[in-house]
Amino acid sequence: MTMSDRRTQILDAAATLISERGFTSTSVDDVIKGAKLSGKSHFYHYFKSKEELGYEVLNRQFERFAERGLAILREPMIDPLERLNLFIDAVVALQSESGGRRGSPFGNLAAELADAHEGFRVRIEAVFERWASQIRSLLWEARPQLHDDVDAVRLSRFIIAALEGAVLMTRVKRDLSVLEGIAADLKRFIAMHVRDGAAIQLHRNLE
Amino acid sequence: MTMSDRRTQILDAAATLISERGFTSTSVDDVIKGAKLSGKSHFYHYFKSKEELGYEVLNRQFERFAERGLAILREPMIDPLERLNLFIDAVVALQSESGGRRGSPFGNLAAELADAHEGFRVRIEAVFERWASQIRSLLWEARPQLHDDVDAVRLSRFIIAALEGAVLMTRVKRDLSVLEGIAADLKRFIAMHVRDGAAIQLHRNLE
DNA sequence: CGATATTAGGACCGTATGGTCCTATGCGCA
DNA sequence: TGCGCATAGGACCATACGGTCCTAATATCG
Repeated sequence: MTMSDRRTQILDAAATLISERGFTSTSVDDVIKGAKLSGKSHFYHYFKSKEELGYEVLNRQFERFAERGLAILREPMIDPLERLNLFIDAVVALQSESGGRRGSPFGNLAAELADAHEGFRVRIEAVFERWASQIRSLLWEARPQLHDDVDAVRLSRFIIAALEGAVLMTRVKRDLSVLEGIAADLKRFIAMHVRDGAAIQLHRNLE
Repeated sequence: MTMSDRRTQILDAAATLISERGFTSTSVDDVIKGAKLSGKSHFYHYFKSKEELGYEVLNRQFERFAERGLAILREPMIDPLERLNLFIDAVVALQSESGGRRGSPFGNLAAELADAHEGFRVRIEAVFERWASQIRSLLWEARPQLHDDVDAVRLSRFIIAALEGAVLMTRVKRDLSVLEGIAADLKRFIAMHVRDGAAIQLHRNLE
């Protein structure tokens, strides 16, 4: 097994544990058990500290999210606003994969560490910014279909906040339909920004 | 100093620490220092465990929120939809008191403990439910001004999710204007549910 | 006064934490 | 053959954790 295979194995185990119990409550020993390593030194052979492990897990979670979620926002053959709806569906789908239990990996870490750990805060901020910028690009692309006064920065933040809040509530209530309902409402909110006459069939789909 | 004074003192210190660093990262010794107690036994004279302390802190945070935030939803002399807007303003104001750093005490605990600690999860769920039910009552009261197809359960959840998500993002970005922008958008979303012709002056205020 | 409860303070315990160090075994590659 | 690296595994460390126990001083109140 190569160096990077082992690292991947450790990162996967850590990602699962962290998304289940949080970063603070996940011990290095837990990760070692999860990744079936022989001992502490084996772990520290691959990562110089638990903190660095956390950073890399965050990066991997974002890359996974970028591939399986954000990528939809860039599909060139689909109408931009339709893509936005598909993206929201994808967030719901990703959440339902874990039975609605595990939350957004970013929201979790954000709530846990934003105030307590500046290193994580900065990295999570960067994640949200990259996410927001993808939505802003899409809104720019959809500009002809949108009202003139649509503020892409604000709208992109609203979409992210609504989704993160929805994921949080879904975890607390252990009920995926919470997320589904909020996702549907969010689509209606976005449709509200569509210029009269544009994308009428889209609008009708949501009613 | 009476028994309950001391308890209050401890609860206040614990509330501050927990909202700053989370429950897991707040040790009993930290609370003892914060409340200027003489030692561990002094603390355990008032609370049987750290867990119980956490539960009581959560209760107090909710009561405080109920007094300073939710109470607005029940003001009898103000138009219900106006009250909803005032409530949203109040959430922004409460957040800005801590310089936008400390998040919603419920959202924090929810993200940290919902998956890991069933006792907290249930209590946080109850908090959200009480919050949602207040909004539902208000929406019921505002029924004549709203479209017939407004789903009060769904809309109340959306409002809470948007606010919780907004508070989370605000903490991560350390920028209160994030919350302000989302709050404004949320008001527009609510206004979207208002029946044509009703509450026109309200609608115009938001533009 | 004496009795009772609160306050104070420290010693202590078992367990877990992140992290270091050391030794020994395999295994591929020059 | 021998060098170097991945694997394995354990001992160990300082610190911190939640929690218990014990004793002594101080108030309160009959």
